[in-house]
Amino acid sequence: MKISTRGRYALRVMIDLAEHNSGDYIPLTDIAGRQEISEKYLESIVSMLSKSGFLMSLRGKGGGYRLTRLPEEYSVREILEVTEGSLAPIACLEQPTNTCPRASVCKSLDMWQGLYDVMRDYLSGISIADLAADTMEPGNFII
Amino acid sequence: MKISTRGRYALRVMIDLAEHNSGDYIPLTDIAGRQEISEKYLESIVSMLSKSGFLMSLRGKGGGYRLTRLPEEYSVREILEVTEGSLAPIACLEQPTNTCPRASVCKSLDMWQGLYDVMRDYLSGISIADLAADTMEPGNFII
DNA sequence: GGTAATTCCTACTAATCCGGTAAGTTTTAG
DNA sequence: CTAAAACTTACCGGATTAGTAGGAATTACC
Repeated sequence: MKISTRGRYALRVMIDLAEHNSGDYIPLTDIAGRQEISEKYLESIVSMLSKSGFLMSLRGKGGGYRLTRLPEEYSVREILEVTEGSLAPIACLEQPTNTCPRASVCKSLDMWQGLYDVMRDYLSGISIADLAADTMEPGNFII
Repeated sequence: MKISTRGRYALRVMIDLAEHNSGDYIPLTDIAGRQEISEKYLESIVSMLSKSGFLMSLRGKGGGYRLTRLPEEYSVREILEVTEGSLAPIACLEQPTNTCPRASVCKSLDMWQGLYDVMRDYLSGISIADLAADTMEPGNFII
């Protein structure tokens, strides 16, 4: 029940790009250097963000990545959903992909749905701009 | 970011024992049969619950397992914490076990702490008795 | 005291995912 | 033409998951 490095690094990339949101393309070398993360590994993560339309990329010299929206228009939830896959705590909630044969007799399903809702509501309410601002106290985000 | 079968099966065992809470010891064969889960695999899960003091066990003929408290006195949170390990979404929150060197500069730490709090609060408010009752609608649990 | 039922303990295994690394191809600016 | 950058594919060691297998210890009952 842990968020992996993929999701955490993706947030760091998005925060980094929000802090260097000049309109220029930022090469991955710069991001990897600042964040002290392997550039090669970041490639695969940034690729997901790019394919999902969260980033624009430009190849070749002078190329790199930049945000496609304003930092306040990205929720933490959507970044994590793209990199981690669904945030559903159990696969049964990922309909219609997974249909559990026990669903009709399962006594825990509603509890899991409630947990899922609570998590998504919380993460939907926080933006990349909020994280980049870094003026937060614990609990500030609770809606 | 998924709850594994360990945690889910543990809840089913606890619900099953709550529904057969006569004071007798219930053999694992009965539970495994009703729940249609491999008895051998359940052994390792029930062992955790027993070692944590959530269940009493009796070996030998006529033996089995039974609850040590009333069903309403077990929160879903504590059952999951014992079987899944900490529910913290990132290891950095498991202090003092893990101390991240980036903690002082991390822009996401407070956000993760907030997610952790939201999850724990929600799961603390639901008991095994609630699950066994099974009279719930989605959202009933939200505190 | 023997037997059957039961928990308890240790070891093994196949499959999957995580966190990368390596090597090369394609595109672009200057 | 060259250098810098994104993109693509393949590989790999370690950890975890979801079990299986086999046996040892304990207890009730006849």
